[in-house]
Amino acid sequence: MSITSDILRGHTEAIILAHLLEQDSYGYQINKDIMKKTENRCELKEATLYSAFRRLEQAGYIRTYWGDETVGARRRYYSITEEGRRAYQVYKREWEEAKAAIDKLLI
Amino acid sequence: MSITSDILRGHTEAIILAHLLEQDSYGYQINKDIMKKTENRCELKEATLYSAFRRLEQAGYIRTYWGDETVGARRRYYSITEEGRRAYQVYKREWEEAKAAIDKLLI
DNA sequence: TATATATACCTTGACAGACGAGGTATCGTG
DNA sequence: CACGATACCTCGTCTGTCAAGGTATATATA
Repeated sequence: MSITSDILRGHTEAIILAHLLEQDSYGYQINKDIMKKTENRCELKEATLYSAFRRLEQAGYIRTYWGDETVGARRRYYSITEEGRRAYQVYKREWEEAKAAIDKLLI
Repeated sequence: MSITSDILRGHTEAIILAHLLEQDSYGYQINKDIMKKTENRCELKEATLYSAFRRLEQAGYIRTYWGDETVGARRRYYSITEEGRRAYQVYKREWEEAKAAIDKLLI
């Protein structure tokens, strides 16, 4: 069973930031990683991913640069900023709170 | 800190059904209960609540009837159906899976 | 050589759920 | 009689998701 987008909604940015905390990465790879980590239960669709990248960049939470691949398709890498790290901590705490609240409500 | 609507999004129906599992209730009361249970962290706005009621009723998960209050404002009560109980179990399992998945993704 | 698949990026427009802002009516209290 | 609490409701807007479409490169296969 896969997780519906409405449940995932609101967590995309946190999920992306979490990945970039570990290491710089690029869209296609991030997408793959998410599916792998969750055994194909979560899939952020490409369009969703890219619109999240735009928001994160506009907010100053990530920076981007082009990879220097000499072969294969070019890659646009993303790296998390200091502001992004702080934002992640907020996202993370929000998630913990939401989790506790929903757990209380769903008996 | 209150929980953003995007995080709650997708759980409204499950939260309502969970309440109706305990006992029949009406909009205003359900709203109050949710805030109380979560120490004012979650608040489903009225418009949100009522649109969720419509969806749940259309899906056959709840039934409604008017209370027989002789004093005070009339109340529209909601009760969960058998189908609603089954749907709740699905929502609940989805939540458990989503929780596990997001916990894996947010380090 | 042609074609398919995987990698890698991107945009547009539509959809659906949340909610702000507005409305109605009843009752108790100062 | 004004006001706050209780109780219901609708309309229109906003925002994140995603289906559907596009581009280009490299490799394997027929």
